[in-house]
Parts: sequence; structure tokens; C-alpha cells
Amino acid sequence: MAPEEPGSTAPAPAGPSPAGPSPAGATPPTLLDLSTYLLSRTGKAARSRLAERLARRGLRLWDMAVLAALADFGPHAQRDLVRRLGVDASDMAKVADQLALAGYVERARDAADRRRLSVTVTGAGRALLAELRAEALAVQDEVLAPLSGAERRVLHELLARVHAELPGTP
Amino acid sequence: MAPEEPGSTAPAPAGPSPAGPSPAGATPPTLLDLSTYLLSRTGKAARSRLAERLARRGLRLWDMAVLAALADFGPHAQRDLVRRLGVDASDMAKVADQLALAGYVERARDAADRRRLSVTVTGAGRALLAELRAEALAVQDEVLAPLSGAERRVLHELLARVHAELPGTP
DNA sequence: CAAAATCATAGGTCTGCACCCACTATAGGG
DNA sequence: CCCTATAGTGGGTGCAGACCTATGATTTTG
Repeated sequence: MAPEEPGSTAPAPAGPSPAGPSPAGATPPTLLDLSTYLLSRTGKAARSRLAERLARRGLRLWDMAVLAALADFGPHAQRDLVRRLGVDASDMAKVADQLALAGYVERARDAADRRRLSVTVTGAGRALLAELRAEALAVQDEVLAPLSGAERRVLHELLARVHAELPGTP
Repeated sequence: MAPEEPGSTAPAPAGPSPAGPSPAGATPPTLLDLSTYLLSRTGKAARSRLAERLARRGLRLWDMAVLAALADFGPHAQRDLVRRLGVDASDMAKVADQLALAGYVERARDAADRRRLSVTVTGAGRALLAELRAEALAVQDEVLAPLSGAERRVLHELLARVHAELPGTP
């Protein structure tokens, strides 16, 4: 079970870039060549850092998403938040409940359809969202540190286009 | 597991996101303005799609990483794989064990230090890695569909620089 | 009106990831 | 030799995310 493949030469890395820190060993080039891999890694770094900052406030990423949706598009019925954000209805109920308890949103039964709960962001919610946005920008600055302003704009534009076409996102 | 969308298998016959521009509602601009958010979302999409393809073969992302490390840098003591990939030693033992069982790697005790297990990729392992690489490229093609070749190269270069400076990666 | 559909919610499952501890085998210094 | 450190392993824990089901309240529809 060892058909030695002579041709499967590893793309031996000439050498770890002098500037590149590699105290623990370099990442395999086979992986680094994959945009998939880089996207996954950098995305995970961004997410986990932001999540960690939110966690310090007892919040999760969904909380921020809900506040953003309410601030950007105005009051939603809970079911519309579910549709817009693509989250499970049951999970949305929990998020909304927590946000309402903390005073960041208000919930009221829709008079027209008493099954529906209309969710509205409060002043406190808007203020919080502004802070969370600042946190996100701080993370962004941290993660994108090696890029110039112009490069960051290019990256953002490319990612926006990729994101726009992702199934499940629209 | 395709948490984002239901059928991620086939490239949508007609259009990616069915005609409707916002069948579910638009994403809040407050989020879309954050590169952090785009990075996280696209990264997650890439990751989950690749993971799903690997899962069909009974593999996980770590399996691919280990094979890549072995193919790129030659045989490793298990402990060196742990250092290079930044995974927990206990988890690495499990991954290596599974790979060995499937015949993708061989393990032998190091004669010099009989505590160490030297891990070597087999021919089958290299062949598998080539296939996994092809899968990753397919996912990449899927995710980066909206970008031209030149744009993909720019994106890759920017991501590579960002990734190189991420703490925890070195 | 009765039946079916819809909304919100409580509760639970499942999966993957990261991490931790206890234990064995081996190495190496004093 | 004894003692400490290291390598690998097995068997866990805890957490977060997505998902699923049942139920009560309400609206819509046949």
C-alpha cells in the first residue's frame, strides 16, 4: 500500500519569508494557495474577535444583526426579522426576548394581527448599536492592519460582490 | 452541514439567487458596510462548503490540513504537526489515527526517541490530497464566481497578506 | 362555524470545535 | 537509580450554532 508517486513533488517552499513570523512552523503552501482557505481563516479570525468583544457585553452576533436590521429598516414583525436574517424562528424569539429584557428593543402585539409581535429598537438600542459598530471597526482595523486604506477598499468591494451572490444570503 | 442554505451541491442551473432580488429581505447596510462582516460570511460559506464535501468522504478539515503539511514538508513527528497546525495534541492523535487506519498516512516509532511517532503520507494519501485540493478549488470557483480571474488574484493576494499577519497563525 | 394555516415560544437534539485531565511509555539529568 | 519532562492516547467536558417538535394563541379559509 505504498505506490510511491514520483511525480507528486511537494512545492517545497523556498524558505519561510524572513519577515514572516514562524515560531511554530509554517502553514502548508498547499493550503495557503487556496483562497478558500484564506477566506475561511481570516473570516474566522474576524468573527471570533468580534464575537469575543460582544461576549464581554453579554451579547452575540445575532443581537447585533437584529439591532442593525431594526435600525436600518425600522420596526419589524418578528417573523420578518426571521426572514430577513435567515435565522430560525425559535432562536429569534430568544434573541428578541433577551434584547427586550435588556431594554434595547420594545415588543408590542400588532393590533391588526394579534399573533404578530412588532419589534422596535429603542434609543438605548441605537446607542448600543453605535458602540457595537465601533467595536466591529476596531476589529476590522486589527485584522486588516497589513493593508493600506486603498487596499482595504478594494478588498471590501470584492468581498461585497462575492457576498451578494452567495446563495442563502439574498 | 450546510447551515446557510439547503442545496449547496449543484451550481444553480439558471441563476444563483432566484430572480427575486430580495426573496427574504435585504441584509442591513450597517452590516454590509463592515468588511468584518463580509469576511466572516464569505469565509463561513467557503468553510462550510468545503467541510460538506470532505464530509462526504468521511473526512474533516483537519485531515486535509495534516495531509497538506505532510506532503509539503515531509514526515513529521506528531508533536511537530501539533505545533505547525496549532491543534490540540489529543485531537491530533485522533486525526492521525483515523488517517492511518484509512491508509493515508503511516506511523512509525522514531528509533532515536521511541516516544515519538513519525507520521508519513502514503501514496494513497497524496492521491487523496490531490482530490481534496480539486474539491477546494471547485468550492473556490463556486464562491468566487462573481469575480474575474484578475480580481480573484487580487483578492487572494490581499487575503494572503492579511492571513500572514494574523496572530495565532504564525 | 370548523378546519387549516400562521406566529411566537419553550424545550430539546445534534454536531463540531476547542480544551482539559489522567495515564502510559520513554528519555535524560542528577 | 530516582525524578522530572516529554510524547502520545483515551476519555471526557463545555460551548455555540443550527435545527426540530410540540403547543397555545390567533387569523384565514373552505
